Amino acid sequence: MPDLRTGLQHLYLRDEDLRLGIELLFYAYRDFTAEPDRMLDDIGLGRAHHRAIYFVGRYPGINVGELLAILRITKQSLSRVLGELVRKGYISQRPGTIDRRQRRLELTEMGAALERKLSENQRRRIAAAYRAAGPNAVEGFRRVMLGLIDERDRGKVAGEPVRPVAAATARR
Amino acid sequence: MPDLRTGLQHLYLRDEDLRLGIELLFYAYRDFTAEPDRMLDDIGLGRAHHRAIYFVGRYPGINVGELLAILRITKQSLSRVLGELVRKGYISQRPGTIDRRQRRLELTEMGAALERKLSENQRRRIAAAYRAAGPNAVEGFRRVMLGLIDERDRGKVAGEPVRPVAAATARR
DNA sequence: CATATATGTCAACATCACTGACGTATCTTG
DNA sequence: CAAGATACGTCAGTGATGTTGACATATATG
Repeated sequence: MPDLRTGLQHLYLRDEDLRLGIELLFYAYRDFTAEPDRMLDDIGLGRAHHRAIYFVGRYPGINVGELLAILRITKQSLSRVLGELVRKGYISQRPGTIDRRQRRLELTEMGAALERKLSENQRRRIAAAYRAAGPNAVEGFRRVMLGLIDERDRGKVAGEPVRPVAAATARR
Repeated sequence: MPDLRTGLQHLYLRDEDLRLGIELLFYAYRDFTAEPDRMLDDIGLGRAHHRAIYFVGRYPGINVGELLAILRITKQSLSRVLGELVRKGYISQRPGTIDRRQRRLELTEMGAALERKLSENQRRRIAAAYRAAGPNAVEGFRRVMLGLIDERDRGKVAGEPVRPVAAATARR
């Protein structure tokens, strides 16, 4: 426990640390998304499409509700985005086998190609940052980032499947 | 397909690492902005206003061009946001003393209060993540995040002033 | 059968960004 | 000083992404 009396300097530095954290998140996210955004713009898509494509690629067979829970947007917003992606041939769908109300989503070949192209850019950026920072720093990065995420979603990032049942079902 | 088991596995893990990085950034940014967004919504402002208020608070006396360079949006977009903030009394402006074409921006008392309220939330989240991860992890977090940022802006985050002259002038 | 759930759709709207064109005040330089 | 560059503003139009609210349909479940 920090001694509150000790002081101003300690407190000041701490505030600086937090401010730095805020700015790191702003600048990193700004630069992390800038290049994919530009590529997407060239083919008439936006960041929202990227996110949908990414998570459909990540969880093949994911349904709309699960995707909504990840993206935290309204179904109306997602519906527009998914509709465009299906219409343009990036995403295919078929009814769930167990629950036929569900739309199970998958990337088409074209969708997978786009996903690779977009995330390759981001992977490269991350790889460069990881290499420059070293393995120790990477572990720290992970720990802090996980702590920033709402508790209920930490499992998702840490490798837990979106839908327990699907873990066994999904081809990989 | 696994010819060289070790090689493939290594490659697989590495890809996993990068994928994790992508997702950490998505989820962390999503959750980092959600609560301030809600507060802003209550007073009819949005995330863009938050960013402007934040950086005006960070660099009192900053001018429009410098703010544009940080935010990387068009002057038309920023103009709208700044105009609203000035009209609503969160930001004050006065011509630069050296170059009178410039608008030097500062937070009003009201603006500073709002800034504190919004960033307090984010500071708390960061503080919690830092505490949970430990000082070593924090250093790693910083190193990786810095590496994600475009090289030309790393200095800004690392404490370099936006405008060398202002460093001496700015109160604080 | 009744109800809940998964998803979709229509409509209206706000925010935040963009491009392009043009205007004005002020600084800088030949 | 005249001419051009710079800092900033504004008008107009557009698009992407999000929202709320209301209602529809198919399917699952008790």
